[in-house]
Amino acid sequence: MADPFLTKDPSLEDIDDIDWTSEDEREIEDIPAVQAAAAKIEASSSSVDPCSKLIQHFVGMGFSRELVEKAIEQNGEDSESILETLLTLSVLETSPSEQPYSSCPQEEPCVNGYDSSSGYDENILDDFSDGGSWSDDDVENMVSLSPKERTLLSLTKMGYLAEEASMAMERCGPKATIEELTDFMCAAQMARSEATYWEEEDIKPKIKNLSGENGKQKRKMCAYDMYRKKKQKGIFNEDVETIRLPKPMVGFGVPTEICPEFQGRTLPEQAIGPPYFYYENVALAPKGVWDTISRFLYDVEPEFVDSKYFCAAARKRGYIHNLPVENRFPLLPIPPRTIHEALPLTKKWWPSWDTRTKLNCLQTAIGSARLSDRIRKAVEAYDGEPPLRVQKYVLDECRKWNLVWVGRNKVAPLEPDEVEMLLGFPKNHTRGGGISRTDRYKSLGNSFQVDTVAYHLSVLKDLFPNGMNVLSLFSGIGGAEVALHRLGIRLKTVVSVEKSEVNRNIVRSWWEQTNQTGTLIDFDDVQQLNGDRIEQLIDSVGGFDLVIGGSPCNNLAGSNRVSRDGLEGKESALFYDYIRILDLVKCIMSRYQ
DNA sequence: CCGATGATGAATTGGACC
DNA sequence: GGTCCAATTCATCATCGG
Repeated sequence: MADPFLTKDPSLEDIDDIDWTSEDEREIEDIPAVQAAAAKIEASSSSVDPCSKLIQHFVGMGFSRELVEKAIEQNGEDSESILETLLTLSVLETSPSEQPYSSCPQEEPCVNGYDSSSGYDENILDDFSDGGSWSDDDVENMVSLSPKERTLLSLTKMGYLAEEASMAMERCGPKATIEELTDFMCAAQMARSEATYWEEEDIKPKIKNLSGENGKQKRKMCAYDMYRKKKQKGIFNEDVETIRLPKPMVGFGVPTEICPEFQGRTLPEQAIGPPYFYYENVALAPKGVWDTISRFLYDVEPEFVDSKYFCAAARKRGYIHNLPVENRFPLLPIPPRTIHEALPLTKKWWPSWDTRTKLNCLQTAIGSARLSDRIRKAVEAYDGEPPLRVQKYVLDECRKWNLVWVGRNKVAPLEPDEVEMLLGFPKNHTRGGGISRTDRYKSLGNSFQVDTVAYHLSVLKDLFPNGMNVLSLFSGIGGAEVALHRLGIRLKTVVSVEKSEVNRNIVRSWWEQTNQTGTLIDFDDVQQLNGDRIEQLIDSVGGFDLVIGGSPCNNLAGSNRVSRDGLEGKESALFYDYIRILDLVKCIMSRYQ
């Protein structure tokens, strides 16, 4: 057990001590704080006029107040056209010495002249370390600000958006240096930049001087150009860009349904491996979330699949991956796909007026005993069929809580082992090892549906006949590992990151029970996977073949009444660690070619 | 402290209809 | 277009008993 990776790096101690909770609360207030600070510096005004909010909005994005006012004057209050004008004006007017980055729409600052093959963290920083990017006037004003505000202001002055800078500070912790913060945002930008070359000759001379002096021929298109191109093509006009869910939700095809008219897909050049990657999250996320996820994952189109085509329970999920999609095959045996087949004992008690054949999504909590009892009493009050009103009440509750009929007039929630079976895990996968029943439901509810994921991963079997090295992020109870194992793919090395100790124990004991010939290395925290650590891992195992994971959906899921905050939510923001790590792996792997 | 329990809606989408 | 209705949803939190 002398595994070098299990020893804790002392330099990480500080990170563990951070109080994330209090930081999270503060973050919300920081954005207006920066906006106000920026406004204070750019000009003094009485913020009473109706445009002030609009002005602050754009000032917060890094545009000067003068420019914003000019743009509003020209366009009225239509923020879309204001933005366009601002982008045009800022490109035309910005002098390179003052603002090396130009501000871009949405949260996309541009990095010109950045080449992903030229290493990860050296070249950007040099442009700023001299501190000469802003005037003395501003520095004077900054004295009155808190250290955090000062950092944020510095970053926005560099051309980063307040939102992005704030997120970086959240992710990197309050002790992070400017260098670390720009590093983090650099990773994000790499994910977003596209491998498109200059095509529009007319812009070229105007933006050329923004690109720095290291004269790369191949140059990433900055977001401004993407914006212009899309606008020209007319794709960008409305919110046409928002991703829609397919109907039926079968992605690029499922084994059980006839899925006509699919002619393969072409991946964006940036997305092509190595490594292969596979990302998962809930399909029904708040508006715009999947657009953002897709944009960060090289603009790969999500594959939305409902697991009701694989098992007896629905599970609507989006998957973004760069795997081949031809010649997939399902796990055998094909699992039962109706409630009666999956839970034969319920058939005897199932009333004819309950027309369900599939269960709804298996979640993290189950229905209460009191509810089951209320339903029993409601149904018991009648001989034969209850009136329609009662039927509707009972059915609504049964659907909401996934209750099944287990006796005369008796409904009950699913047992943990039934959930395991429905999700494609071996029976008792989550049982024992000190985990409570409640936590079993929770861990299972947060997991993959194994058959669905395995179907997508099945193409790897022929590609890696000798086995694979897998980096599994947010592993949970090991859905990815179980899927690969059941496909008969040898797991050479699995590096697994999972915060929950009981989950890690579940995967560990599954690993030991399934006669694995490879090595399982697990980590507690994604923060431990920094560039050095990943490089070290890649060195020792010989590179990762697959980076797989589904980041937390807490703040995206519809069941969350309390904190459905979107991708920037406390847990769901860990998505940015997924892309950070994927980018690092991609970067390091490209050097090994 | 741990584990179980029950109360707590909104966001989003799609379809029917006007 | 708009408006209503129906269906669905990898959850969080305070509380209580052991």
